[in-house]
Amino acid sequence: MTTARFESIRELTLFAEMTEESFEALTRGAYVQNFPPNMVMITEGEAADFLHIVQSGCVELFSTWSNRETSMATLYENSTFILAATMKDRLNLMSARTLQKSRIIMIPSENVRSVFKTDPDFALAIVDELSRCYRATIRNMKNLKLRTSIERLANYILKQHHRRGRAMAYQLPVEKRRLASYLGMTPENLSRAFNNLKPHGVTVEGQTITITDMDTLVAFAKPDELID
Amino acid sequence: MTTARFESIRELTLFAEMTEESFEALTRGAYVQNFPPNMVMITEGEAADFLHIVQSGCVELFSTWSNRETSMATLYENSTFILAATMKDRLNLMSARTLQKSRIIMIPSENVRSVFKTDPDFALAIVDELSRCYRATIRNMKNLKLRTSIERLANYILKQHHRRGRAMAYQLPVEKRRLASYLGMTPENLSRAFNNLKPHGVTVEGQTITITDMDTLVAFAKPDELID
DNA sequence: ACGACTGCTTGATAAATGTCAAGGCAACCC
DNA sequence: GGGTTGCCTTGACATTTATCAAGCAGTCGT
Repeated sequence: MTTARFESIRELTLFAEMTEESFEALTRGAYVQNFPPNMVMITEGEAADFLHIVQSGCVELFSTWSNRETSMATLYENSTFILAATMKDRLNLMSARTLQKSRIIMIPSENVRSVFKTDPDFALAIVDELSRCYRATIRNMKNLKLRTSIERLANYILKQHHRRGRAMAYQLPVEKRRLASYLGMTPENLSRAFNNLKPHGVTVEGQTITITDMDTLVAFAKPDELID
Repeated sequence: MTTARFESIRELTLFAEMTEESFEALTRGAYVQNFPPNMVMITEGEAADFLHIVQSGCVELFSTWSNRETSMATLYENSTFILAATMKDRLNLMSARTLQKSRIIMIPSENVRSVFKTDPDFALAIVDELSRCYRATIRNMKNLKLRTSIERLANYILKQHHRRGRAMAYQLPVEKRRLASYLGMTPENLSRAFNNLKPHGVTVEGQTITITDMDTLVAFAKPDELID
């Protein structure tokens, strides 16, 4: 008997290869929860009791220190989060809030750890996911340390362009102030950065980004497969 | 028959729990290599053919882009590196160079991946190490995005203080220019940051850091268990 | 429709950080 | 010893980024 509620995640790479038995053990005690927009689901410093998976909607990971806040990542459907803290049974280093109405699957961390020990295919999938997230963070860090804010924005625009099937015009997926925070700058600075990119082949109107001169933009952004 | 050359790493948490059989399979084809100081062992973009372990000495991970370079981490004995790229069989995202004469153990990535599948205890240890490194990088990123350069320096000084058994005076473990790069600033800026910290309870002379007023320093640095 | 609100933009200004050039100091080498 | 080298520091200055304040435009709710 399969828990139908979780069928939607069964085909994620994280769960695809595991046995039916393992999958059932994993989802025992798991549940699905609907959150309204702008709801803080996880606060940094709390124990990581559940592995979270975004089934639908959109989640932002962020961190705070001394009255400052920064956006660490934005997650869309089928993303997992809190995996490292779950595996090590440690405190969450980041908080999480919904950006839209979202449906989240929560799997008890205890289950993840115990199935990890018994199902080698699942273990492999976990390591894969963990490595992927780790490497993404390293890339992010290189981006931050090696580039100016305008260069980061230029490369962000290029990356989104690729994610949208190379569309020359598209909508920003997040509010500009969150994008600013993600890119490590203030909203004011992001506004000016967009202006600075005009001569490099980008125009903005509201949420719409239009790449007017791809060659110029690429020449300026210098995208790199080891960062982007 | 145990390969005596690798006995020194046998007790690392990464290998401590695995069976003798697994350990032998792992170290088959592995080797130890001595490097002189300032030797680039790994260049970003290359395939990750070996998991590396620092047996003695000191290694810096760094990255470059567009004629800029930044220090990502400094590793001392018993540290592993290139684990994520090893597990996923991907390209290295960072380069590595020795800072001192160093002895490095290199284990074929293929071995790591195959033993991972057969030895659950080793698998657990790998995930542990991976999570640890991942979380360290998240902390690093929070440090960079949430703090000014002077705050980062202040917290660095506190962290080193703890690592040295709470000594009120100690030697910096790396050259200042590398520290500057690690902290995300220029050497000139680091010099000024040290001067700025004087009224906050820190004096510097050459490589020697002295904490003259711990309370003031802590009040300024505001160390945080979710970052430091 | 109206006002209140929110998010974005702009300008003026300040603060943080980087760049360039020069000099100091210690280690090292002939 | 004297020169050379490498690293650090300092000062003057430029650039980048943040802050503060104001205003604008779209959205929402009544």
